[in-house]
Amino acid sequence: MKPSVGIRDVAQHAGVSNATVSNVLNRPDVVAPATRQRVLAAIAELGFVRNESARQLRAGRSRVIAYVVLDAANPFFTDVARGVEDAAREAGLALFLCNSASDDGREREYLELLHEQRVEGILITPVDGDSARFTERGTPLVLVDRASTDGTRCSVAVDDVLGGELAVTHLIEAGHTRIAMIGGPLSIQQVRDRHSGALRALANAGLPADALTFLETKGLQVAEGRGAGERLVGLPSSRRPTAAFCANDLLALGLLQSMTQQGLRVPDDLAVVGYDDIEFAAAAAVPLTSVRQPREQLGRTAAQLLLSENEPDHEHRHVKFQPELVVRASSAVKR
Amino acid sequence: MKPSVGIRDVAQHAGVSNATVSNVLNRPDVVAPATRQRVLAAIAELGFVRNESARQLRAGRSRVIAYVVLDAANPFFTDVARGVEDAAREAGLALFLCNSASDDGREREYLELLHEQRVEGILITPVDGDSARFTERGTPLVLVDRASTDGTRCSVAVDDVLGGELAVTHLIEAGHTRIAMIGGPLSIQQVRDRHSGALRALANAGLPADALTFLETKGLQVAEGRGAGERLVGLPSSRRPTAAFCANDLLALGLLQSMTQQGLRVPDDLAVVGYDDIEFAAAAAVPLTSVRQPREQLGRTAAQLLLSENEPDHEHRHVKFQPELVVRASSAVKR
DNA sequence: CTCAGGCGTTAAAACGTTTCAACATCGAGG
DNA sequence: CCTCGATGTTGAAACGTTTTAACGCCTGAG
Repeated sequence: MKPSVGIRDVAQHAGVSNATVSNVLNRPDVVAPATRQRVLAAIAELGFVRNESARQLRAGRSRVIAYVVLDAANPFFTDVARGVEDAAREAGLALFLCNSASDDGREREYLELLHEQRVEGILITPVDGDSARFTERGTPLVLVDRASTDGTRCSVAVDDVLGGELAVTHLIEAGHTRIAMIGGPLSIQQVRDRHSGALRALANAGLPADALTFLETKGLQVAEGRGAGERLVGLPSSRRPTAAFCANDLLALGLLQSMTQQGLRVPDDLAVVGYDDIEFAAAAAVPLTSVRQPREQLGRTAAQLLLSENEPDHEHRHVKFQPELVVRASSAVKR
Repeated sequence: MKPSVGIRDVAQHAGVSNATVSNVLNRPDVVAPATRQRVLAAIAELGFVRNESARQLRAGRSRVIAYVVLDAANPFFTDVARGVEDAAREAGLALFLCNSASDDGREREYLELLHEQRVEGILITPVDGDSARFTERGTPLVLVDRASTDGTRCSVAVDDVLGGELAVTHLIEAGHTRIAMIGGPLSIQQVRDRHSGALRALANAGLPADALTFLETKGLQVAEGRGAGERLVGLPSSRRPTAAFCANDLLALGLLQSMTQQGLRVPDDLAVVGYDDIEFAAAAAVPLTSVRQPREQLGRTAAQLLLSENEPDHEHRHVKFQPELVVRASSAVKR
């Protein structure tokens, strides 16, 4: 490891003061072209790399925002992240992605670290609904895909209750009267909201609440969907639902696999509706009906809100988008 | 924004020196229990958050490694990242994910920033084959999914030439003699290697090199696969390939969609083989034959190599894994 | 010839930690 | 009673930047 060449070494090597080197780095226009060249040459020659810690310590600014996602392997979040990144780089900021993997502890650790790093701002899709745990620590923080209950911070969300309602109303209209909802854990706000929406759909249609069987899963990954599929098929056929609403597309894809594997047909034996409308939903074995969310826009808006946090007259806003049902083969009407 | 409470404020509030506060933070065992409690109380009361910049500046250590991925939306890379993160947290380090999105400029910016941040180490799947551009800058760096040509750094890779060979040999054995390879841009090393492998397979089988039609794409996303599908179908049927080997699964899924949409059947009208064997490959409209890579292990190994970089007697290693063909319906033998 | 003002450069003071040698305090062993 | 070691605590010096006010120099106007 090199003996760490600093700004003073560069200065000495170029025969100027360290302040001049700093100026070359930060306000190149203020220093005379000849001097600038000399300094740049010295920088190149010594292989100087500016120490961001020192810079940040003195300047007080960081050039980074972070997005803590619930599951980096879920394309939904990477799409949101794309929106975030686009907005961030327009503002000259870099984006660091952190994966909480739906784990409480990891989330806490990342938040702690990010606060300590004094990043310019934090975006987070929290594991837990209880957003009160993010005590104010001086770093702007915006909730993504989750409405802030109290008014203490900005949030960007999609109406998940409506989304659940759209999905289940669609299934009811297709003639289903025994419907499963698959998702979990219930500690995740989105799952609860989509469930509420499903119940509301039943109520609207005058169906009893027990027309909906809730199958709770431990997570929202494909494997959990497969597991749920087995549980579903294990039910006595008199009680077995004829349609399933999954809390996200990963579950739905897993469910689909499980059905095929057990020799059942979708949508004939079981209609399936997913949530998020990730790109892979349309490419699935049976193209998946799904509830689409404005993913990139969600991220972009969240980032913009975050960036507006340190405007003098900022007041917290809560943006809520509308979801949209995309009907495909997996829920085609029986005939 | 708070007037930024520092370690000295805490010290004063607890009636101790700042050195003691620092000790409470870093070596809690060395300070008397009573004092420790008092300091912790002060920390809680004032809402003190340690300034990582200052800490890092003084201590010289960071607690973070970063992984610069080629495409965060590609499940292959998030799976690799999972392996990386597992290994990193075992070593007490956090992982920041950066997305170069196959863009030269972004990649350079992130690398620059990470060097300046003095992260503990950098993992990268580079956009460009020419790894010489990563001039040594004092931060350990290992290449992921890309062999290092010179011996100047560690790398972890999978034998892409072999992978291409496996895929195309499989197609040849299934009776295909006009095969397309879809992928690009050719600036990406993996694409070139998989192509070489494909050519080798032809040679092994005694087929002429023009049995392989190379369709270059601008990227490796699903949309590019759809585009390639249209180009493929646009070919005069006498020359149209009966099988396609895609440089990754995203392309293959796009191709699949495009075929269905144009009323062609897979594998009857076109057999398809993908690469990576991402989770969605098995759930596709036609379950996808694919070349599987040890994704998590790739990441885990890369992280371990990175961590070993600052051992005194470190010498650079190049680990190469073997890919494996997974046959599914998309390439079923014609009968 | 003098002087105001612009321009380029600089010395020195922060920024908030960690670390190290030195310093009290105290109980035990001689 | 003195010494010694152990135990806790502390003052002050880094770490490598950015920033500010001041400085010297030069030019052109008076």
